[in-house]
Amino acid sequence: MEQIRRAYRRESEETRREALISATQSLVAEGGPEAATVRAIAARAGVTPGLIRHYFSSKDDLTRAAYIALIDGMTEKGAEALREADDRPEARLAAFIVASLTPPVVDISAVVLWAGYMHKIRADSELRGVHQGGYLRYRNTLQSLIADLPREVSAARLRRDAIASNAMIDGLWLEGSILPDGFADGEIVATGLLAIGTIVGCDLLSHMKLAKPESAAE
Amino acid sequence: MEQIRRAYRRESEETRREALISATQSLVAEGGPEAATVRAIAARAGVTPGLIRHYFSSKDDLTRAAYIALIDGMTEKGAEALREADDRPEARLAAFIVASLTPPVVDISAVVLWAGYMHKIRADSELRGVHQGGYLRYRNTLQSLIADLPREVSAARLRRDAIASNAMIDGLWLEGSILPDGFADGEIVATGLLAIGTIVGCDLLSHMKLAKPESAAE
DNA sequence: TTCTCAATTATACATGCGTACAACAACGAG
DNA sequence: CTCGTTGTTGTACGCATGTATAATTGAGAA
Repeated sequence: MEQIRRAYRRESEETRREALISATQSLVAEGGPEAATVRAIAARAGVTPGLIRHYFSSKDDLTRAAYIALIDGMTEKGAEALREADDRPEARLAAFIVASLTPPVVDISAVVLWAGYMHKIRADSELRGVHQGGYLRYRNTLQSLIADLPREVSAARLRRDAIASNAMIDGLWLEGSILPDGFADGEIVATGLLAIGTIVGCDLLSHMKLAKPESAAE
Repeated sequence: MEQIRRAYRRESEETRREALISATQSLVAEGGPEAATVRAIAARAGVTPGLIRHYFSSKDDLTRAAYIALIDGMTEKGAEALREADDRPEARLAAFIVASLTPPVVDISAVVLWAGYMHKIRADSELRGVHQGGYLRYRNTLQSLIADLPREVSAARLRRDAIASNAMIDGLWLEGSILPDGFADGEIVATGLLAIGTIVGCDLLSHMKLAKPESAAE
């Protein structure tokens, strides 16, 4: 009997690493950390299990890369929204909040993926650093957006407002993702804009632009 | 060679179930879901692995029981604080918030434990029901506390304030637990009281009582 | 075309997992 | 004191996991 080997193509290191990281993330998002086995990851990435160890020194190494990619992606989402926003301070803050409180950020898979790495943040000091860096970067962006608002406040008040606004976004992100049926359309976004607006003393709701222009085409 | 069996004591069903659930929770809290194997759980509970299947039909059954116990415990913490609080509305709301934003609720192990069950909430409809029930119970408590405040607002505003306050507590719970070194002592609690106070239009900070009377003895 | 090298596959291995079940012994009933 | 119930132990089984490594083969270099 003939031993036939499966055909394959050689790909660049970048392509393969991205495919493996993406496969890991989607598996964790769908079935939790235990679903992301080397065999399942390889199958989803379209390669055989052995290849993982050619690009990552261990499964743990791949896991770490996948977490770093997740944090980078989440950070990027808000920055993207800011680039497209106009230059009125209220509108910029509102756009940032809207981007953080609508899909694909608000999504049960995103929360499951994020939660799946939770215990590794505690055990692995490098991942803890990545988490902390991502959190502080996000909060600092938020703080500078708040600082640009037309009002005069102390540094302590500014810090407090940024922490509170960040917490409000995180909490609404969780609840809106995990319990999507519990809220009316747009209720999460509206609640976030209203609450953060109250905290920082500005009307953000009227500065809200529709997040997805293409949704008007329905 | 003699085959010696390890000595043991017979215990009540309740004792054993509680021990196994508690062992499961602490293992998940420390090392994530993958650390909670039947062998590890049995060892921590002081029994042999076989006994698990005598009290739970499967490991999944035990996992489910552990999650339900977690949700019940978290719900209970706030109710306990309310029983000890005095009867001024602002003080009651403040006490509830303080209890939710101080240890042992704010704790990295609690977050890791909670996050460890995240993906099961999605896959298991019974657990989803438990989660939803726990969340709504908590938010309704919060809403009735807010409703008792000396102010007149619409039902829609009341609901919105409750959702926002809940999100604020959740977000601060996460951040204070995961990044304890990032905040000064009491900063999380003070931020929560101040922000929720602003949202509902009351001064909660001045109604705050020290959470732990025994901490004054240091 | 032929050669060369490393990207990729395929196979094997030790370990740990959840489960099943028969044997044992603690302890209350009589 | 003896017996019977059943809580508890110990062992075994099949399977999946992460890892190691030899064998192949795609694709650019000469």
